Amino acid sequence: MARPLSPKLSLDLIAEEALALIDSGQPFGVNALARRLGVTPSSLYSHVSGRDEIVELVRARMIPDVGMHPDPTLPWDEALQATLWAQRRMYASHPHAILLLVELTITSPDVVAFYARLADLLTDAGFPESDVLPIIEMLDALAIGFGIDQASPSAIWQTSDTSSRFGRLLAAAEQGDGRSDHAFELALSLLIDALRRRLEGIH
Amino acid sequence: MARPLSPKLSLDLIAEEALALIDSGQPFGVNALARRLGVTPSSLYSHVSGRDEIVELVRARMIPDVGMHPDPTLPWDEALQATLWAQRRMYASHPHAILLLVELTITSPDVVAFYARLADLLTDAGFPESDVLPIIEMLDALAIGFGIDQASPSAIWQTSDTSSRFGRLLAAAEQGDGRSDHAFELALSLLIDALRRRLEGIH
DNA sequence: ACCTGAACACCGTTCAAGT
DNA sequence: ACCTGAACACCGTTCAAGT
Repeated sequence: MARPLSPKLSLDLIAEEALALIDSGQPFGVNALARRLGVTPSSLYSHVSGRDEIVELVRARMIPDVGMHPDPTLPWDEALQATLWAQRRMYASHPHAILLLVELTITSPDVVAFYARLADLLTDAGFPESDVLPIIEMLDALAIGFGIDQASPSAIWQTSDTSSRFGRLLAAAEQGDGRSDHAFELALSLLIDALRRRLEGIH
Repeated sequence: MARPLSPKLSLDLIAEEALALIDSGQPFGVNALARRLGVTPSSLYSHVSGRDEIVELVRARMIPDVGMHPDPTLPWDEALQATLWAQRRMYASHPHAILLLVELTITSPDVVAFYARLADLLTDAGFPESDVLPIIEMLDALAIGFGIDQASPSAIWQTSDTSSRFGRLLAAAEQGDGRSDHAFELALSLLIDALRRRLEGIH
């Protein structure tokens, strides 16, 4: 029972099951993945160079979700807003993926293509070349920061202190997705507003 | 040679050496830390409940750095800017710490106190109560996002494509700290500007 | 080409034993 | 109270062997 007549594994299968494992909330690992695939851990190394490549496969599989790519027919600010919300929905669907993705350099062409479209959007909107990359990095930082916020245990801050202003704020605050969504909405409207003003200042 | 006359370990020593290990760039772990301390891994469990508590000790040790706490004598926008830059400098000094910190709930009273001061700053500035926590979360997301940006390998995006606009932007971009600092500066000025405008709109 | 099974050098944690 | 050393159930990866 060494080599089967038809392969038991494929890159697609590996990526799919890896994402399923991640979404299940159990810790991601080569061994756990192999177990799910009904295969020995070492079998995976016939298809993949190791753990990192599996994570890259997962990243590539997450991106093509609906609505990620900016719509070029929309005004830049609306297109930007829609894209960032789509990105947020993506991270929301796979909250446990983000910490895995964040420590690897992005190599998937699909993902690079996404950022390239974002760059085109900003350039076409009229932002100077020197602004484009910093803005993208800023948006990326925000998306990652909020993505992690969503992945974190529901309470970021844990305190029994209800006497201070902050303690009372925490006690009165929304919990879970609502809290995080609210903050994201505020951040997005503030930033796009600021970008709009910056663009007006230029022209 | 079981129990020594004077203890070989202490919480302070553990935290100090843990941070040193993290800053060295080597992967953080209980075993590696014990090796550095000249001690058996199991010895650590006489002082600490496990890996997570060690990470919390590190967090508490990182915060009291100079300039972190907002200065109440300054105008709110200047105090906010100074605090966020201080926070950024902190993450810059310990780039490898952030991914460890990010997955644990904050329990250290010192750290909670820092966020409490931030809440006071915003309330005193005149922001409505319902704004304060979302704004703090937004700032936190930004700090974390940029912190991770700094911890990442110098190139976030890796592409050989120099024909597209994005490819050329990447090729022409600053490298390393300068790139990240530039984006952070832009983000901060945009956000504080937007906050200032929001405050004016309220009063 | 593709899988298995044994092996390797690691993890984090527990626990009896020693002083 | 505080450390050691052995043990446990895990990691990710390599490699010879099998078809």
